[in-house]
Amino acid sequence: MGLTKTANFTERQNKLALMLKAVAHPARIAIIDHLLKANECITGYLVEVTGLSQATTSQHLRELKEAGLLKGTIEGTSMNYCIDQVKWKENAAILKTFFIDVKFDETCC
Amino acid sequence: MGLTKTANFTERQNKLALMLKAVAHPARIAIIDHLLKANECITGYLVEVTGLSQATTSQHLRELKEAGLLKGTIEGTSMNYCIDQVKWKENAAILKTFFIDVKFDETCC
DNA sequence: CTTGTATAATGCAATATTACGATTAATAAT
DNA sequence: ATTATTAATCGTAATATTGCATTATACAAG
Repeated sequence: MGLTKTANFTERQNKLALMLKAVAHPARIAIIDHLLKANECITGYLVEVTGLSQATTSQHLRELKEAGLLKGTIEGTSMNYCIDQVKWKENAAILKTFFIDVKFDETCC
Repeated sequence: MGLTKTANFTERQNKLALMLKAVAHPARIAIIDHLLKANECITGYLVEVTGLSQATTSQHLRELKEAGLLKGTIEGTSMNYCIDQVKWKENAAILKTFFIDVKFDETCC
């Protein structure tokens, strides 16, 4: 099997899971960390940041882009990546509701 | 080869990735959603919440517990789960720094 | 035209994840 | 004692992920 039963869950739950999954890898967090500091960066330098091969780094970038977290624009012969600020803020708002704006009014087990 | 190179990354990056990975599944989000509403819940009912088998649900609960997100206490013949409020708030603080307290001072690509 | 650089695409091997049925272990009820 | 209930674990199968080598493509610069 190994096949997540998305039909059992709400669209919100499935989408949130996909977004979190895209972030949930140390190499991809390292890429995001760097882009948050540097604002933008080309693939070649991000290969150095991850310490992984060009091919592997490229795949991580693709995953982040597919999840809508990054944008990339062609710059001469290079690809220039940066955070997609609009989508980032949308995701931040969702995470804020889910994770931070929680008040526990009872103690428990 | 299917083996994440944790040595390439900081402890913070690795830990954050592990925590996010634990949350990044719709069944586990559904479990957390329910526990945030209901405060506490036994395994049997969480099986209904996920719509998955008892065995699969039990594994998801174990993963959340190992990641420190849930606590479980034996209650008669049942297992009573709830959010680990202390760890939850720690994680929320980390996520707040990473995701929400970000200000983009420049536009980009 | 050739060489070097950057990215993309494909294929492979190792490992991880998802899910289930069957089993086990422990307690509760008859 | 036996049976039912509850939850965890084991074994298995299907699928996904991670990472690299290799190849392909495009565009500089020399």
